[in-house]
Amino acid sequence: MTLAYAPDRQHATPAIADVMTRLGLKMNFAKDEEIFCQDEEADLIYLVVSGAVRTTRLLSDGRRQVGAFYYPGDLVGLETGALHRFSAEALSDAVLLVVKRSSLQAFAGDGEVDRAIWEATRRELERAQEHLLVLGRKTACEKVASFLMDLAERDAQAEAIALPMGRQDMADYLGLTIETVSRMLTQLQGASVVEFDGCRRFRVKRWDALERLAE
Amino acid sequence: MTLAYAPDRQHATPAIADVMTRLGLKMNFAKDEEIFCQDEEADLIYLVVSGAVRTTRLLSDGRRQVGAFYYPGDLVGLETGALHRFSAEALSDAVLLVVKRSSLQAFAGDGEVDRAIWEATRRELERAQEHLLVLGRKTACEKVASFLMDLAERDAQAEAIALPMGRQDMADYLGLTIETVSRMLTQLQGASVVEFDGCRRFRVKRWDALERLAE
DNA sequence: CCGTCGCCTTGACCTTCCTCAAGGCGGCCT
DNA sequence: AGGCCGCCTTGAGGAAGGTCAAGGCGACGG
Repeated sequence: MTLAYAPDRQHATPAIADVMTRLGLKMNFAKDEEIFCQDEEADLIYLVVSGAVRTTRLLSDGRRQVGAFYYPGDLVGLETGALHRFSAEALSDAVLLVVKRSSLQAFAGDGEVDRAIWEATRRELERAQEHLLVLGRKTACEKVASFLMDLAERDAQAEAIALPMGRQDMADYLGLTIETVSRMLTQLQGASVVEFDGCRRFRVKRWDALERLAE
Repeated sequence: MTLAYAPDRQHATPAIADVMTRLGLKMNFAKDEEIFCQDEEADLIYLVVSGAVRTTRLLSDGRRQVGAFYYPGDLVGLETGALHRFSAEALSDAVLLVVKRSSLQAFAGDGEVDRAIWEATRRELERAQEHLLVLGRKTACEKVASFLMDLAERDAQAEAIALPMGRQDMADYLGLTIETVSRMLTQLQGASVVEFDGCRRFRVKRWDALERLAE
């Protein structure tokens, strides 16, 4: 997977990527391995190099909310004050660069690093707010459609788009059950809006229809 | 209403409040008057002096999501890059102090103002993430209970707590309908968890039960 | 003091989504 | 290659919450 710079996304700016490459410790995580934990002290920042990451939050009875998914080039671990409010786990085997916040602070004089972190946090907030609208006011079908749209826009020119997460992760991201997600995917396929090739890979057949369904 | 400083809330730090008082323009808004608009350029920051504010986002067919409520001492207008992603309206007649972002930037050398804005944005993110969990994974009853809890914690020592918003605003904040909100309030009252004195004022009767219901 | 208007509550019914259960499909290991 | 296991899909039935409709209550103005 390439690490192309897409300024309108969560991507770290080159400044951060550069500093993290120099200062960062490269770490490997296995599928479903925990990267950091809810209520743990939050003094590390992570840059996804390969693989993908999800952040999750648990209710006492086991209900789970996925906060976001992160892909190569994304910064993880910003979503926080002193303590992490979410856990983070690897969606698949993943490589991350890890840096202490304080090390990055040492570059504070270099305003560019500061500004880059600020920008990333701001985008994180915007993403969360978009997510609020989806969770609060969209139907199951619209939720799934807008999820597929987001993924498809992420690499728009790609022929086939990979789903790096399983149905349970999608469901917990969208506030649905896996059965409902599955049914909606079947429905979207039946309407020839998307086409699946196996359960982890799809193509958008009718972009306009998908856009309309996503509201 | 007082403007007491509560550091664990959205409150502007004294530094910001001070600067805004010196530089800010005092503006009055009538109930339901628009403060800023979705997709409008976002170059102003607002400090609530009195009254209350809601931020909202509309879907094309009129469905509405309320992003957050803001009270005296809160900063509004941070939730954004170049353009506002939410509109903001006065919940009731309100007084706000308004400052240009660029004017605040002029105080950037004064790191304290910077840091205060950063802190406020960080808290805004945390609040949005808490909201995600509520919208995605809680039942109607839990949503309403946690909403009342939040309000009650905001002025914990108060005998009776005022609801500054109507049922429609609560519903659009929680991803419910007004009817469901109303039924859940009736239910919580029936269980002697809270007690309403009119529809805009309540007291918590059994704090532990409320906490448990809010999950 | 009475009437009107807006907001809130309540009830009956219906839709959407969840729950529970069974079966299919594909990947992986032996 | 065969079998096992995890994940996904599909179906039937049920529950939570939405919709539609009627009525109550309080604020405000005449």
